[in-house]
Amino acid sequence: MRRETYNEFRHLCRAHNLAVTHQRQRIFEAVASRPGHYSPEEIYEQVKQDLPSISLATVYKNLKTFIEAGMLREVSLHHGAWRIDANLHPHHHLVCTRCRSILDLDQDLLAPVKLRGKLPSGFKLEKFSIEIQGVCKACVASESRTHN
Amino acid sequence: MRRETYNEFRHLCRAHNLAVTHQRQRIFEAVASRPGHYSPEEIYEQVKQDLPSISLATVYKNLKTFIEAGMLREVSLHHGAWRIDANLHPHHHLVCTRCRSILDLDQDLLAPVKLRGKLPSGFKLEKFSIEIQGVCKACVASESRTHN
DNA sequence: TATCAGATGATAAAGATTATTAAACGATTC
DNA sequence: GAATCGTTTAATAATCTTTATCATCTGATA
Repeated sequence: MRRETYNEFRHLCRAHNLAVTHQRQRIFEAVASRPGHYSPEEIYEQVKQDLPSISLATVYKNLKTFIEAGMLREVSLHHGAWRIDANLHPHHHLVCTRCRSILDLDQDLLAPVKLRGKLPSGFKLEKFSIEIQGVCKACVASESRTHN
Repeated sequence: MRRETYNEFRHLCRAHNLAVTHQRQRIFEAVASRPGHYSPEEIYEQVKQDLPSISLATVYKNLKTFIEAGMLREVSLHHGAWRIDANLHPHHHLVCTRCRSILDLDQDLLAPVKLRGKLPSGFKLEKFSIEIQGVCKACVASESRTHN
């Protein structure tokens, strides 16, 4: 890990009350120092080259910890629940970032997406899918209840 | 199942060379006749009320069959692969509908989303997430190779 | 109604994620 | 630098989701 990255990591941990451990350093580095989006298994394999005794569970736990802290993010909110859509008409989805519930929303509610530049060559565009992320009514209510 | 829905279902099956079975009728009905987005488990529980001997594997298999045929869709392309995003700068994702690979794309490539109406009351908007769906270069190549 | 390809149900297997717990470690204090 | 305390880790089991296998059954067609 580069010196600056290392210090940055230490500060991030301090800011979120996380102990700075070798394992966490390597896990964070394995994700943040490379482009692309990796799975826990891939990250585990990468880190294991430096720390052969690390456990896959440690990778999972710390990825979750980092995500909670906002140091990393999930690519998509929909991992973990395969859900079926019977609505074949064009529509958008309203997704709760807390409970991950999904509501349909008519397509007309949003203006069409406009492309400003060129997509990578060779990519055959099929459609734009817009997801409206936020906190649903129920979660807003339960959170305000908790905090008062 | 309403008569028209039943006939519609038969025609859909014919069009895709699928045998019309009791199980398929009930599975399709369980998804298509209700609003909302269900998991295979939920659909299984629903269908079991009518067909107590149905197997969960049958539900899975037929949901996949229906999706392949285009009779149903997946809410999201990201189920089954938890992926980590270390890019905290605003960006979009380019997603291949075949191999499900993901590429980052700078935010500036798309004009900001414009809301035309009102969101459901109580929903606290956090952000719009745009996904650009299509076929990546590699998959375009492999498909044209297959079809020639 | 007899035939047969395809569909189903039961079950095992595989894969992904989470929970548990004793031992080890990092941070703080002295 | 050693002692202490709370957190983190590794190992493993448990859980949950999805897929594979295969013998049996059923829908479609003749």
